[in-house]
Amino acid sequence: MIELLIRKLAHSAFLTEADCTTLRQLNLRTREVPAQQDLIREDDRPENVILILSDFTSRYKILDNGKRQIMALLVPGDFCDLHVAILGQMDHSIATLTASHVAEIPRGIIEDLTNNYPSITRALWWATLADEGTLREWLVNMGQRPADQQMAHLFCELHLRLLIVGLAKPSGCILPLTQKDLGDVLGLSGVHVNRTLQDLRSQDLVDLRKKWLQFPNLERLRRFCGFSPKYLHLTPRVNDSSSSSII
Amino acid sequence: MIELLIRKLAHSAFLTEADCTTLRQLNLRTREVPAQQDLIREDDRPENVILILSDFTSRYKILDNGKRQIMALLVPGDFCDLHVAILGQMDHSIATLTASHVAEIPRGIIEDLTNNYPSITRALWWATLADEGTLREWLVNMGQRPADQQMAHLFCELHLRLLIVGLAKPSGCILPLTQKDLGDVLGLSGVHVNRTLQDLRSQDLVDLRKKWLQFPNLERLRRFCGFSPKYLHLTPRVNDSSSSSII
DNA sequence: CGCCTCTTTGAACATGGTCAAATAACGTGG
DNA sequence: CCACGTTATTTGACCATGTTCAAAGAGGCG
Repeated sequence: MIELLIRKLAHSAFLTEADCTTLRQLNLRTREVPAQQDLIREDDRPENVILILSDFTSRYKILDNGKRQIMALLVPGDFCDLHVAILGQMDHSIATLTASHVAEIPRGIIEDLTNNYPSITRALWWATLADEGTLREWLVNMGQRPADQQMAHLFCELHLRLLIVGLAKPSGCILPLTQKDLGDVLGLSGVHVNRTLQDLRSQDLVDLRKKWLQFPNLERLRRFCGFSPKYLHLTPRVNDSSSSSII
Repeated sequence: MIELLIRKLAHSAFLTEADCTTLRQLNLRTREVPAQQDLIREDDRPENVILILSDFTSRYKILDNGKRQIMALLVPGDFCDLHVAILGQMDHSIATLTASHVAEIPRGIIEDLTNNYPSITRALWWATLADEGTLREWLVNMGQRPADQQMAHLFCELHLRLLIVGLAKPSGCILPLTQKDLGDVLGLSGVHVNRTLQDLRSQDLVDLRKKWLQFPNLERLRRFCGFSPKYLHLTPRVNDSSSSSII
């Protein structure tokens, strides 16, 4: 299942064929984690690097007043904590939203990669810098877009990120979040998420049912929310008919 | 004025005495930039790395609807675009808010540093990862805190960041932003910023006048907004009586 | 002084939040 | 397959926070 990671890093424009082979030779210990379980807690100094293999995981913080803000959604192919070693300790927690499969990569392996494979190293840094770009876009989203566009924008982003790793169809993708979770992503109440979803459906922009997001007209949806994927810094791959055209 | 940068990187816990000497030997070309001027534009592929030496600079995006979101405030000692080389091109713009002094560091010098000075390299990566932590905290701030606490939290952060580089007093700091700018940082309208400031003043928490932020009672302000500086990842320096105690 | 920008104020409005209850969907054990 | 408890979704009514628009006042700077 390292293929997920390879598919993602392929979009960094740094990965060579040899790198792919190197990565395929890693043998990963996979484990399944139940829903709502912390993978990493604030103040931890994680020994291993965690790679998400299935389902969705969230970076979050909980405030004194009990409110939770989700600061990132991690999808398959994403790392939890690639570079915490430099920072020392986590300033937030990471938890599964649904039951998930993850791989634990000993930090030594990452260090070996970064010591001996410069292009893999650059690809890994690309991944964290692209995460930072995503974070900035989320801030724009929360600060300046009304709830319906904000939500549509999030959907467009997730759809594309899943498409990259081969986990979405052009017409839709999975979305295994409750409406409350979505609210904590968007900074909206659960109730308002519900109403906004109905609103989007009535405009025939998205249809979310049974954890499946369906886009009747992706182009219209993207125009509606002003989605432009530049901030994800994806380099279209050659030989990839499925996703390159849609970026 | 490289001292600013050194003071900041000293908090990364990576910088050695020798590193400081190395950095002091760089000779920087300084230039003054007028207010409201773009230093870097979206889609640029900057040749030089820009280091802020005075005043405040902003990362921002402007949406189709004309709204501007400021995604980061850069204070003296901060870099604009340290690692864009990996991403290829900018996904946002950077502009001065007031007239500022900046240094342009040729990318070659940075590459030389990262090739030959591992601890400086780690310190530079620490700086970008800490920026990412700040961005996450801003998201929490916008998503979950009411306007007054949100604004107070921003002030606490700026105060501490300026303290680190020796540009703030324990009781206050400069804040060279208009209320409209502040609104674009916080995702609030200029009018509401005005009212929130009055509210904070009436609670004797902060007093902003003539671009100077005064904190009658810093401890109370921090409690009010739940400020905890962990996300800035500052390692208290030894021999630094001015700021270490206040972190 | 005069111009320009920034701040301040008021009033009407819009968006989204809260609370509470009803309904629907889901998962488990029998 | 059904019955049950649990969790998630949906609805309504009311409330709070923040926005918009317009205009007046203050401050800065030539």
